[in-house]
Amino acid sequence: MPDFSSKPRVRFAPSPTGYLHVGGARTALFNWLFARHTGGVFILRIEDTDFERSSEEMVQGILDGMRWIGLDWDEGPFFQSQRLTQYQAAADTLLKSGHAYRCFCTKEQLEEKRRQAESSSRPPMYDRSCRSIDPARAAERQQAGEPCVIRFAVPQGGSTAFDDAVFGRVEFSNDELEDFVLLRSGGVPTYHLSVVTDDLEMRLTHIIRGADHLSNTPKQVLLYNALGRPLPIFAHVPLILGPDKSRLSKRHGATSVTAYRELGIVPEAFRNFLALLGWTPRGAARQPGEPEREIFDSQELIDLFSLDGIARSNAVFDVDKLAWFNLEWIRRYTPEKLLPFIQEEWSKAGFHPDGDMQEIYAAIALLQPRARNLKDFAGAFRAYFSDQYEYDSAAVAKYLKDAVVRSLLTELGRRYAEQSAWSEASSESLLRAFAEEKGVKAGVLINGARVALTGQAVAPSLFAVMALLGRKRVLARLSAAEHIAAVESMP
RNA sequence: GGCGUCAUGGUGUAAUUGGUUAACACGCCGCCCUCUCAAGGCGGAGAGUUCGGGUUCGAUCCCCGAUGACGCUACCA
Repeated sequence: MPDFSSKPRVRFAPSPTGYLHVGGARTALFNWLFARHTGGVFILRIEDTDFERSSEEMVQGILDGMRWIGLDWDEGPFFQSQRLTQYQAAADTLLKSGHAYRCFCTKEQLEEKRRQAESSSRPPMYDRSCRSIDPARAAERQQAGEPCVIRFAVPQGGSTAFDDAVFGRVEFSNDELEDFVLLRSGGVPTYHLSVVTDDLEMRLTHIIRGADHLSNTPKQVLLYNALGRPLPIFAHVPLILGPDKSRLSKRHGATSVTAYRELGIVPEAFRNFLALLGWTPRGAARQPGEPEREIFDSQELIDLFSLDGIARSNAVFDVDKLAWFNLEWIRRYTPEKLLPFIQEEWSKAGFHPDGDMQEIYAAIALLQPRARNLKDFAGAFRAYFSDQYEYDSAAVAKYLKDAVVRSLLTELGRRYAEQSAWSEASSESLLRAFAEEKGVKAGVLINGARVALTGQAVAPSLFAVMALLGRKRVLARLSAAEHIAAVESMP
């Protein structure tokens, strides 16, 4: 056992071969929640030993993604590419202790061996031929410049087991494990070597990572044993799947967290959704029929998080549920907190509001309860922030098709102009009286006015909208009402 | 192919860990509210817990087998 008298230490160790994807974001989140819950340390480590596929741009993308969902780290980021000598040293001690050996087989030879093994329906494992080379002789060959890799000498027979905090006891027969490569011929470590050396050196107490590593863990356990070091606690988190239950990938659409940011999702919603994917708060005993709580802010998640609430089966990423979390969170934000996100959408859409801050906040507050997505503010909600808006053709077709209604609206505008009072109540009573006078249903004028004022068939209560827009705008937009169909029909 | 893991409505999860009409949320449908649409309220459809055996008075829960999905099986991580 590692030294548990000190604080728990966990890490997120992405490899910068792509953007931060939702699966990675969730393991990062779980590690972070665990660290914050236990008062431990959250370390960020970049596993960039695959030089061909790693890039600085991806590193930045990952950091941005983490910041977006509100994850901060206490140590790092450390880069494995800058720690090569440590891994070489580790390989060296393994070599010296007889737990590893030099292998001179070329890639071509290995491929050939694999081919032969497969054709004779033997498992395609390395045949360990270099294991029998005398170590002194092998060292001489390497000295002489012959390229070689360092392989781990997996014990023959027996089995390797560990206790996973999520999956329970997991046991693998050693004969299933091949003598895996620790150090490549270029002196660059392989995943197993670098993770174990780093996890050891960074004094990690818990390894919380994707379940895709479950089958790799025995190899790492073997390394801990060979190094004579205690095992950390492993906790493997089930994977996130696409709607067709295959592993989430590009063809399922958005898979990086930045993609969801661009889709108009608010970070709290994404974090909340992710946290509940494969994890449920424990201990909160619920009576049958009693609703389950699902909306949690960051602090609540931290308070509730524990490893034993993690599920064992893979979860499907449900975009509809995410959309629901999004609308729930958008209405929970204060207008002040929401504004920067909205501004981001506005600038992406090249839209410029023309009201002052006071008016903008008032409009946001009015619109929040009906927003499902940040994009709404730069789309359907434009009329609340500027005179630069368009009429939705379906809305016009539905409520302003009748020229009589359109001219009535313009006439209504004149009535409003004659009236000095300007409030929700007075606007409503004037409209209703006007409708009665003209012998039309108030609803017809209300619906028509809504389209004239907002361009949309869907909006908050009409009179609240009027109060928000202000007398001047309402009069202008109503007076333009009689021309709307003409405007609409223009190309 | 070998090895491993998992399996509750369409989706995410519950079920005091062998005893409930199998619960909640999202989604879907209907009604109410109403100036529209959301939200909200009310109600509904949807699983008998992958299948087959066993243990037991009794299995979602324990055991065995099958199936399926996923993962690992690289000088990727």
